Amino acid sequence: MNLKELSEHLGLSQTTVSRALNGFPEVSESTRRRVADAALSLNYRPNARAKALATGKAWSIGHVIPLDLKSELVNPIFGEFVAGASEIYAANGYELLLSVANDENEVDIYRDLKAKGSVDGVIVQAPRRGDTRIALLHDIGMPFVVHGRVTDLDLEYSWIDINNRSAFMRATKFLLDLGHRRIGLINGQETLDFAHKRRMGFTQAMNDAGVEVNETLMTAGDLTERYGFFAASQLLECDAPPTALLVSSYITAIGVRRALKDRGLILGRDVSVIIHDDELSFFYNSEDIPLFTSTRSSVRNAGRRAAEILMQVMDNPSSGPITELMEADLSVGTSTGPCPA
Amino acid sequence: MNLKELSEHLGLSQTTVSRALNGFPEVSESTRRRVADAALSLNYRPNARAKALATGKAWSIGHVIPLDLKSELVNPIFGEFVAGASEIYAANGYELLLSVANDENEVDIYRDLKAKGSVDGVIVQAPRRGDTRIALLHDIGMPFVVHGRVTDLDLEYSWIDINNRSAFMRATKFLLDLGHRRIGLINGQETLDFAHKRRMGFTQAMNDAGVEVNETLMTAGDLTERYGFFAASQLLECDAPPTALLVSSYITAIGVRRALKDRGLILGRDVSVIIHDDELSFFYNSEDIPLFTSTRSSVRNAGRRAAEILMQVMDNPSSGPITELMEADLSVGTSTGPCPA
DNA sequence: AGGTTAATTCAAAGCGCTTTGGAAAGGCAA
DNA sequence: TTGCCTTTCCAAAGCGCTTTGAATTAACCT
Repeated sequence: MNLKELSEHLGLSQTTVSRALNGFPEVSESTRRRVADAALSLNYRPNARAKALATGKAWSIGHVIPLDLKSELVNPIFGEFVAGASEIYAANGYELLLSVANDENEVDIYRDLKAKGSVDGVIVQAPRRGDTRIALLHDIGMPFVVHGRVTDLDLEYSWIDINNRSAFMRATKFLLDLGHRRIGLINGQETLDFAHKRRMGFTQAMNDAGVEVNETLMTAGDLTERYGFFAASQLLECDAPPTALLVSSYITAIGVRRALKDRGLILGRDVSVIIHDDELSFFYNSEDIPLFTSTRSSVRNAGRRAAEILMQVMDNPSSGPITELMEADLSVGTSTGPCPA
Repeated sequence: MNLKELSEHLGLSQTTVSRALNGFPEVSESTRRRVADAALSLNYRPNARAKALATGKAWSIGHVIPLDLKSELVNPIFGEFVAGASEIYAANGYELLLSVANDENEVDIYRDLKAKGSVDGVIVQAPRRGDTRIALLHDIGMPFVVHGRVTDLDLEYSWIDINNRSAFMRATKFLLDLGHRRIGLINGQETLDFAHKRRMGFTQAMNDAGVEVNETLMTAGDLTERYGFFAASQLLECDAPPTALLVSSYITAIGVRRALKDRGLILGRDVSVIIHDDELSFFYNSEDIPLFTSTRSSVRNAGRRAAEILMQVMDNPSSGPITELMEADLSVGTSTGPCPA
């Protein structure tokens, strides 16, 4: 069923039917209803490609998710983020186009999306320090919103981010207040901006408290269970092992917990752990007393907000960038306790 | 840059340029090269919407991922599956359209995709027992491949699946051979076909061995850490607690491990655990001696194969359904041991 | 009734591509 | 030279929609 057939069926012109369905004022209420009824009963929906061609809008949004070629890692938070964003897209009549990019073909993917007219805007995931994608998207004139930020970039752009710096500062302070002095950091890859900012927060809190930062206690790697295990094992084996750990994700923390258990160390007594909790739906950490003490912020909610911001940016390209910085709550669970004497 | 501009630039007709780029034989090799060079240097790529409209093909594939409204759960394996599938799509010039569906709007989403002409085919995720989607897609004439199967359906359709039944049979036998008799099952929701089949495999192995199956030792729930903890806790508290557990996913098993630790039970000594391992990239379980004994099968690879099959089905709609049953390997790790006396 | 305005409706062009049905040009045999 | 293939290229139609500009009808005043 296409527009032509529908209009013939109704004895109206394609123009009128199109206008009736798209809510234009110059069609009488009675015909509008007649058209709407017919469209519904005949299960008519305008062909998305034809509509896109005619309007010059693709009515879809691109998400480019980074795939680390070396570690073959797909960031698990991306599913949650997408779930949030797609809610908003669906409500606004947009579709979601997904591309998986690695470092090698990344630039091409954005260029392709633009040249092929596949999307009206994109979400930039996992920005790195000095990320070149922002400049690229600027150049090719593609509306975008960054999930995260890029430090030291003098371009203006729209983003949504959590305050990674203050979150980890606060978490570190919390540990310091509990008497911990040898605090380890198990971070994400510090080429990624969020990890960089968390490290800044960590060191700042340490400096503020006049506690020396031990470089060897700061580690960074993929957000995997395996890396958590590996990093924690290393840290716990050193001469003066940390009494507390700041861990960048729930998943990594699972590996940390395994490393503790292997050494017979008790979480929250022998070693305190604070994680950053993205509130992944399959890792519920919100019991009355949560398992992990955490800085928390729902990544699904971030997806929703990012999508909303992108809609605004596209509707109103001239109104300048929109930014949103969300503070992460500190939620106290059972994984932290006073520094053992 | 569009086709018209490019052809004017070259002093050729749009026809010739289009044919040159699409590899038609009736254009000389020299012009073809001239056209290709120009297209490359001018960064021309055909507008996807226009192409789709002209060819009647959307050049994109839909993935509809199920969102459980009650538990707000997005299955984490879906990211891995998508990563695999998108490799194949990219290689074949297809784009990937993602929709998130809940029980309420699921049917509409498939109908929409069809009526709007947004996709040429879809992947059906997480089939349930008696799933109505297969019949629906049949009716509306949408090519599809199911990731998993639907038992007791007399329609023919293309699918790719792992042999859940034999995998869990084998795992159960392995535990039986180790002397375990009270074996618990911590399964996924048994409305989902894969979980149903795993249960069948489990009970069959028990029956084959003449061991009575205790209904109270078979549990099912969401594939979350929390559920794993909850279910394992319950099982371990009962009068005759199981000495071994079959767990449907790595994530659930993390909760199980937590429940064991809370009771001071040692994994692989006091309680044996076999998991099904989807080889999620962030849960590496392939050390020399893996942590968990598991039935394993890469879900990313399943994504690749599903996409390949879909390509074939679309290229050759008349050639009947394509199916692929993959056996899961049993990989022995440290989480299993002989039944304690 | 005539004139003006507002409310409806429509025919046709155009979005950027593919593809059909020719046409022009080149090559070769008679 | 003529006639007949091949090879190489092209003009124009069409995919299903939106949108412009205009026509028709109805409604309302003098």
